[in-house]
Amino acid sequence: MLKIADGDMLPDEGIDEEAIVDRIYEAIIEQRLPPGTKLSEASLCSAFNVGRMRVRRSLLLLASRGVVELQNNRGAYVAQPTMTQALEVFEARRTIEPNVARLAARRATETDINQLVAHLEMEAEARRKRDRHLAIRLSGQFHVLLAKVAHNEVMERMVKELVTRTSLIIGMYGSPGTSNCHDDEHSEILQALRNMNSDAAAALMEQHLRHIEHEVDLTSERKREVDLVSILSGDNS
Amino acid sequence: MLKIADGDMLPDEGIDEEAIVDRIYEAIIEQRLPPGTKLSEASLCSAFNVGRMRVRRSLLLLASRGVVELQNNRGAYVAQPTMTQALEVFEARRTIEPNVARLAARRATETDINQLVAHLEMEAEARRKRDRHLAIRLSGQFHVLLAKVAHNEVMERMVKELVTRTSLIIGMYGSPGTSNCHDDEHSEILQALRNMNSDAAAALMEQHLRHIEHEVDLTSERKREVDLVSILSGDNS
DNA sequence: CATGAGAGAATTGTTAACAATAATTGTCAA
DNA sequence: TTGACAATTATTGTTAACAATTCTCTCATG
Repeated sequence: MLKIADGDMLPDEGIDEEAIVDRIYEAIIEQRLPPGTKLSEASLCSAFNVGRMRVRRSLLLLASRGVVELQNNRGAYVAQPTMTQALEVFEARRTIEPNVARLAARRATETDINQLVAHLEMEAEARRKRDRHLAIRLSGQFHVLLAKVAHNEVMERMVKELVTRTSLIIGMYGSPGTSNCHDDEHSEILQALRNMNSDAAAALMEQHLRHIEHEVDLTSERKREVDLVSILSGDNS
Repeated sequence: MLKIADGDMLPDEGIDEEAIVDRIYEAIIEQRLPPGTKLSEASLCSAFNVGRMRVRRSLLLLASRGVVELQNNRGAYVAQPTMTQALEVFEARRTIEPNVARLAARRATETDINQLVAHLEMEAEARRKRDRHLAIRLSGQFHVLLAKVAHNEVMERMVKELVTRTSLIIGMYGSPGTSNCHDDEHSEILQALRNMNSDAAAALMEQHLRHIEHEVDLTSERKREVDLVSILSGDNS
């Protein structure tokens, strides 16, 4: 239970807490850890083969980034963004990421472009293979990759946090089928980078973010009700 | 030594780590903790009357925000931003804060305006009284206050981090006399808020940030050399 | 006089035990 | 059967001791 890390089951000890944070980030982005999931210390200890201290530090870091909520004496839970928080996250993304795209367009080297092309191919591949988890994760990582190309680690960290929180928002308010991104829009942005057209890159990014935003219905909390229903109907053993 | 908290020397126990983080933030903004200062666990424990755990958690939080650097087995030091990091911080501020100002102009209520007016008066007062520490802190807090008025806690946290790191940058690369902000530019921004002129607010903020940026000389690291000299000349007991 | 080795002190990292709080189960009475 | 209450269990929060590493000071040596 609580299988966060896939693969290597063996000599995983000695893992540092940044790696733990990243693994949990990924699991959340892939929506394998839905909002509200309890992250008990014991589970995480055995999942990562580390002591309680590491787990505790990791949870604190996750909480400081709004991805996990620490409740006093009650433990850590995957955050459940409120409507207000969701609006704030989207607003922050619209503020930051268009400029990230602009800077990326100005600074992308040949190598960067190739890397982005390879990434988009992986995205397409994942979608072809119907690997939804992977597709969602790669889709989110595209945005982080852009920040990397923009050569600004400060903003890269911010984008990483915002992308992760967006996954939580989609998990709560999105309809079941929605993926994080339209892939074709990623291609368009990449095309703008190729053309070194920074204004276009920024505009396309803003448009792209608005599309993501319009796929979630923040006005109603029906998602949470649906959860209740599914629990009640699916749990009768 | 390491007098971070002023005032209340007595029953300060029970302080939670967010308060510790804020106190250190303030001390850094006021430039009472210059870049490179060692923050030993023992000092902080006695400074705040808390156990080692709290201090450790606080330092981790500060490190995750780029304000403190944790060196393995060697302890925590107030961060010394490199030239590259400084450029990134400024770039992030130019990305985020103009839009923060724009949103603030749209959303400021009468109460908000009054609060900002009061804040500017405190700034002027501090400058009149030649209270440099207070003046610097209030000057930085103006930017955070704007984010609060914009009603976006996500961006507020980002601005807080960026303002603090800017203080470090000024401490390292600024000439001794430079304060963080020109006060009159704050007034101009406030005037734009009053007029509900969001475009003007954004433009003024961008201009303001460029001015701050131009007051530090990132091309040379002379500041660090000065530090070295002062250390060598002042330490011969 | 400078340099390096080494012992001791100080500081940080980790573990484990203990205390405090919350969740769960079981019991009893209405 | 249901609801409240008590005892047990599980989980989190805290403290203290221990281990490991780094720092500092001394002293011998080139």
